[in-house]
Parts: sequence; structure tokens; C-alpha cells
Amino acid sequence: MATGRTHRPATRSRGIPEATVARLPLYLRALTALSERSVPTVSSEELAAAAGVNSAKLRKDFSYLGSYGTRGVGYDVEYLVYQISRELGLTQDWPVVIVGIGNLGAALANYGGFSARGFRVAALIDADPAMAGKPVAGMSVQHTDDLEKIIEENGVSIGVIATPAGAAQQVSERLIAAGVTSILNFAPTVLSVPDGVDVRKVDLSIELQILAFHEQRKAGEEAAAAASEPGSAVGGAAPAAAVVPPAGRTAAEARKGGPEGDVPAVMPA
Amino acid sequence: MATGRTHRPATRSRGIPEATVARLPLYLRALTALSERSVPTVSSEELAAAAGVNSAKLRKDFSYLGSYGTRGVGYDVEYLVYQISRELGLTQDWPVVIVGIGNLGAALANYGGFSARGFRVAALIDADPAMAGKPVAGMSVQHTDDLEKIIEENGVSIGVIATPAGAAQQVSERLIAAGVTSILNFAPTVLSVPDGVDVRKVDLSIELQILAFHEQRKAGEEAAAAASEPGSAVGGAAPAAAVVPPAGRTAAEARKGGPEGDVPAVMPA
DNA sequence: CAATCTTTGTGCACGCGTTCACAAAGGCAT
DNA sequence: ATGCCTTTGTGAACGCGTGCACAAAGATTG
Repeated sequence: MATGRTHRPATRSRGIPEATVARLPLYLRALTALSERSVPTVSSEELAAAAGVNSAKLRKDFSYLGSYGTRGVGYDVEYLVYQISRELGLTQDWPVVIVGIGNLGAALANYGGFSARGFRVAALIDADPAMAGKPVAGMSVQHTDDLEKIIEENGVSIGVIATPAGAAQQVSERLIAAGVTSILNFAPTVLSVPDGVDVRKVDLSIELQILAFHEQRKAGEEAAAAASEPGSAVGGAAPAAAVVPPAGRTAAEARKGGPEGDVPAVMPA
Repeated sequence: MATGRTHRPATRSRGIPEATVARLPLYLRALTALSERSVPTVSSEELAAAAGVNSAKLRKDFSYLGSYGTRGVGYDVEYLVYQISRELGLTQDWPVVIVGIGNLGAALANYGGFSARGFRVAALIDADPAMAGKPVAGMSVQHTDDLEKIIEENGVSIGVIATPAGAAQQVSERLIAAGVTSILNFAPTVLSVPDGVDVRKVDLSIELQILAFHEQRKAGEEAAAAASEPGSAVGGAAPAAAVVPPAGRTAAEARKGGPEGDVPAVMPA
């Protein structure tokens, strides 16, 4: 997952919990797939499985939107698709601009998932004069000088920042001044924005670091389990491991233990 | 933020809350910046501001790692960098493979943030035979046929999936069978994986949809506020809006209201 | 060495989110 | 029409995460 909203901490907008809002797109995707297969209705159990969540959670989530199900039957797929789309505001067209057309910006521009959901890339903007005019994803890249004009002429309220970290804050300020009130930030920086502006941050490096943490923990548990052979080693530490076939883990095994000889903290206190 | 961990729901590993783990990379980044400026110590207040979090939260987070601060002074930057790095497992080198070298995969391969944090791109893998041998980000793309061999020879335990949605599940199964136990998934699909495997999902489209929800809500509040001019309109609905200059919002304004004439639910119950 | 000032570390309370478990609701068969 | 079976919608309990507020700890100054 991309990490963390910023500002607007406990906004529970319109009574719909933030956590539920974050799951609606997930449900919508699963429902769209069902819709394409012409499935007429779906139970909370089935849909929950498809979306990878608990069925009780799904029902509670839907209950915030209203009573759109039929007891004994399930939910009407088409109707639910429409209701969720409407709730998320996807029945309207959202023009977005992407600022910073490097590798990532170009990838985003080419990403098909945007247009499929009511988002339209209105413009690609880059600070490099050499980029201006170049075609990316079928559009011509425009220069940062025209940023304000582009935002205003297209009624853009959502901006995507894919610039280097150093430029992100300044870009966000210009976007906001021009009328943008929601920002999706891919730059590895904490943006400071005024109240009323939503920022969501996607940070690839952070995601990997979180995985590394769990990975290290797994390696530690594994090592501890191996060390104290059978027998209850620790208190409530789950058995874990031993599920996945120990394929080519040898290399990883050998690598363990960084500088300063102490073991990377294997066990709870 | 990328959305949602999968599996391993409430794992509180080693006593460190999941929420804290997710913030450690954030602190680490702020600390690294301080370190580069040769700042010797930093208070929880300063560091919290730099990381964009509450200072009490930061102190509590650090308290899970141990008592690394000095009362009356603050935290030693270098020491804290080391401790967090160690906790996150970044003192060791993590080889990762990227599967699916399309626009996004190529962008990831070129992303500098990986190598800067102990992650090393061990291989780029694609299913298209035409891609094999092509240079991307200074490495030669390899074919999916060799996936298992690559994983095992390099001791890879972290895989990044940047394939189309249709291929993601199958790729994940092959990765896992070959020994990968952590996956960063960029494909818009819910992966089903066995216990013991961590999956984190980054979904660009979902992030935008969440922004759209809030954006719509803001537009709704704005409209409602304009409709009932001054005077307390609703109960606790914050004033909001009126902060950002009403630039080119007209286009967005006019677009409101999808099919089926009812207003998109503006007010709380 | 004592007083003062700064900043950490944490006990506590509160609120959000998740999950269980069940009653109410509706379809369907007889 | 009646009873059974399925599935929703939700009340209630629980646990995690957050933030306040303060006591303890250490530095610093006189």
C-alpha cells in the first residue's frame, strides 16, 4: 500500500469511515470483474473473498452506504457498481495533471487504470525545457511555466507529483495556488500543505523497507527455531515458518547478522 | 499511500506495532537528511515536524525500540540512524527481482531509492521473449523461464510484481515456490498467497479514487455552504473551503450530479 | 553542589476499526 | 399460506493506535 494520508486526520466524512472509503475501490474492482462476466448477484461472502477481506467487514462497509442488499440473495452487482461509483465520485470525469515526466511520470501517463475509472490525464508537465513538446503516452509534454494556465483552463483539482524530492514542495505550492485541492505525491518528501488540501503519499522505498522488516523477522524466527530444535522455545511465539519449502534460502541464511556482532534482536522481551 | 497489507493481519511482530514499523522508514529518511547536514542531535519535536507526525507519537514509537534518547538533550542522530536501520533490517543487503518490465517496471528499475536503502536489484524479468537481453537501467532483461534459477542463485527473498493483472497471480506462485517470502505487488489484483508470505500492494488507481471521494465531498460542502449563505448550516460540519482561492473550479462545479438526478449525498444524517 | 530548565519516556483515557454472533428479512419449496 | 433456509444488517465487545499530560532524568548554570 502506499503510505499514509496527510492532514485531515480523523475526518470521517459524511459518516463514512476513512477505512471504509479506502476499501470501496477494492470492492468496485471486484464488482466490475463480476459485471463483465455478467454475474447478476453476489453474496457478501463471495465478494469478500474476491476482494480479500472479511465478509462481516464488507457488510458493515456497505451498511454505511445504505441497504443495497437483499437478504437471502445478496447484492445486485450492477446496482452496487453504480452506487459505489457514485459514492466515490467516479460518475464524473476528473481531469488530472502529472508533474514530472521522468521514468515514473511516463509510466503513470501510460497507465491504463486511470482512464478506466473516470480519471483523465489532462496534461503532462515537466520543468525540463528539452522535454517540452515531446510526445509521451500520446500527448505532448508541456513546460512548467504553463502550469497555472493548464490547471485553470481544465478545471483540474487533482495533481500527481512525480518529480524529484527537491522540487516536490514547490510544485505542490504552485498546484495548490492554482486551484488543486488533492495531491498524489510520489516524491519521497513530506509535503506541507494548507488545511483543506488532501495529500496521499506513495513511496516505493518505504514499502520495501516494511517488507524487509518482516523478512528479517522471519529469518530471525527461523534461526531461533532451528537453534533450539524441538521443544517450546519461547512463550507465545507462533510456530510460523516451515510452511514454505526451504528452497534457495541458503544464500539469505548466510547473509544474516550485520556489523556489530549482536544478533538482530530475535525474541520478544 | 499504497493501500493495505495482506495476510498477517494483527502480527505485532516482536512487540513493535505494525503502525510503528510503517513509520520507521519515515523517521529514517528525516534522520538521514539531518545526518547529511552533520546535525549531531535532534529533539523529538524537531524530528516529528520533519517527518510530519505528532511528537508524542514519535517518542512512543522510539520507546518500542528502546531508550535511545537523552533527556534534556534529544536523540543522537547517527546512533538513531543505525538503530532504526538495524531494526528494519537495512544493515544487510536485500536482493530483489522485478518481474514485468513494462513502463512501470522500467521506472522501478531506474528508481534510485532502492539501492540507497540496502536494496539491490538482482534481476529484471519479463515474459516477452523480445525483451530478453534488452538493457534496462544498465542491466540485461532476463526471460521468465529463468525465474526460478535467478531467485535461487541470488538468494532473493523479496519480489516486485509489475506485470499486467492477469499474470500477477501466476507470477507470485512461481516466486513463492522458488523461495520468495515477501512481495510488493503493483498489479491491480488481490494475490492469494500461503501463510508466511507477506504481500504489500501499491495501487495507483485506488489512491486516486480515494482522493476523488474527498474531492467530491469538498465540492459538495462548498456547494452547500454557498447555497445556505451565512448562518450555521449543519451541526458540526467544519467551515472548510474558502481557504483556497476559487480559481478555475467552475468547470468542476458544472460537472456535478451524475445520472439519476439526486444530489450526491451532501450532508451527514 | 543545588536549583532550574529542557526533553524524554510512559500511564491513561478515548475513539476508531474489526470481528463475532444473532435477530430480522426475504426468497423458495411444499 | 406456511415453514424452512439463506443471507443481510447491526448491536456489542474487544483491541489497536493516538494523544494528553506529567513525572523522572539528565544537562546546565550559578
